[in-house]
Amino acid sequence: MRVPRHVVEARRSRLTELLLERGYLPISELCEELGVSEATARRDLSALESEERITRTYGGALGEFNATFTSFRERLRHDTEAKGGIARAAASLVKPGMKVYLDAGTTAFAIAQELRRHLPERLTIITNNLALLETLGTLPGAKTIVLGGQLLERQSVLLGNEAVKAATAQEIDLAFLSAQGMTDTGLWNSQRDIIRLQHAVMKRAGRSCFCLDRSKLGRTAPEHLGAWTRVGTLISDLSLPELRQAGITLKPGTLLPTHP
Amino acid sequence: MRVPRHVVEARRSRLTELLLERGYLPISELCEELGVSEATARRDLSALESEERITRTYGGALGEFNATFTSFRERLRHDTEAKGGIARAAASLVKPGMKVYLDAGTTAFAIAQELRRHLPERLTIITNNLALLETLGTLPGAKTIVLGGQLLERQSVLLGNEAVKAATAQEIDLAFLSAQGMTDTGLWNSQRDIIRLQHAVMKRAGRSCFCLDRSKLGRTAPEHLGAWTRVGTLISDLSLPELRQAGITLKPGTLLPTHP
DNA sequence: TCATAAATGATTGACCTCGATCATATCAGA
DNA sequence: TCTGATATGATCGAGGTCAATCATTTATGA
Repeated sequence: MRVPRHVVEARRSRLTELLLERGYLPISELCEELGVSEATARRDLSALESEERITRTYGGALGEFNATFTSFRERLRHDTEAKGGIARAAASLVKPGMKVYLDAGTTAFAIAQELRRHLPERLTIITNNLALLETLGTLPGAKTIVLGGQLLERQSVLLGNEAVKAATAQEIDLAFLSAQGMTDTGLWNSQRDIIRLQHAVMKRAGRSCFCLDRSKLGRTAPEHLGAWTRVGTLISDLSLPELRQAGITLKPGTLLPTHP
Repeated sequence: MRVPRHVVEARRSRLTELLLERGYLPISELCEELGVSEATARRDLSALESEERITRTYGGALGEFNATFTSFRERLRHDTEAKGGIARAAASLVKPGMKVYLDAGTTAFAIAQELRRHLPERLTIITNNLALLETLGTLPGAKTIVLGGQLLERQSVLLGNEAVKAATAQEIDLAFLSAQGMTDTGLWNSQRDIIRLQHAVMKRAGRSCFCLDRSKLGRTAPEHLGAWTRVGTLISDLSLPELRQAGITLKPGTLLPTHP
């Protein structure tokens, strides 16, 4: 029996809401909850999946409450080799008792995962990156401080005046920062608010490590983050000759190569 | 071929890590990733499930990346009737353009879900409750501000000096607060840090609404939150006579009954 | 009003998942 | 060293899931 269009839409919204609330539901429960046959439930799932509003699994479906966060995982999975090497190098700098800042971006995610594997004692982690919290929330013996701020839609980062103000009140031993591009004139990032926060963090940090893989070489972005003189340490899978070829000359000891 | 115990343990840790990273994995990918047969993968899954470290689904498994957050959903699902009524009453107070504070607790979660359904324009939502972000992050046209602070293990709340300081810098029209218990002497909550933050919020808020369902009546908690004179509005499924019977007398207009 | 398009539920067959069972290999403890 | 316990992979049957198809009903729009 055909049913009006708006009813279909309403049921599908309800389905996504349900999945958003419950995380995962098997087909059988979906049918019961929506009061439709299995066939219709499947049809709804296909439709919503093709709109990328949910994720189907064999036997059920997942809500994209991940949508905010999994995009991260997705991106992370792309160039894991480089990111992993950078993360291992970064983690090797972290010593017991340190206060470490992790900023936005997938590299920070990789570093957090690496720290989860080899966790120094009495660590304090400061971040504005919500995607890390799932990873960091369960670290035993570590303290996690989140800088406040405004939640960016579609991102999982907190930014704005609140974040900058909160950052200036922190003590940081070691800051891991990232950028969207690097050229001979320095580093580039996409948003002014991100850069403002990064500047505030750099001012408070004993050591600022920028983590950029080779895909960033030669690229620019709308906003200039700073000249190379402001970079204390660069962690990258690039070599000094490669950097020099791009017109980038670093002070000796600035480049930290990635770990295997 | 039998394999040493520590190898089994290592593989199972890796499995939980994988699920934590990827959210969901079907059996087939797990086998490939771990290099074991389907049978062994299933055995690992059963073992991990009985330890409650993962959630199995038909055809795969979910990491407890929910662990931090789903416990919320779990708790929320318990007394939804009362919570839903409270949430609807609370949401009815929210008008376009308001700055609304939501604090920790499952009631705030219910309110956020209600706001998602009926979203006033140009809303600003201020919270220290991370469990809400999945819900609030995708609200179109709303602005979400997160108070910074220290991440509480096993909780999804930010607390501490940072949070209090951030709260005193906010303007709030309407604050929805909760408590663990209510008696004739006032409201009670579990932790001093939570209460400190609530006091800071109440000081900045034009109107403070406490949301407590009937299960809280007569219960106390380690810390005293405040006397009834500090309560601007009480949203509850309790009636005035029921409250009076427990020795609680409210100024007229203080009690807002739940909505059906 | 009528014809068309669309939504639904039932059915079917192919494929998949799951747990149980069994033989085998190897770890762990006596 | 020897023996029992245990991890593993293969196999199998029961039952579940899925997409496709079909008949039926009803919204939609001309």
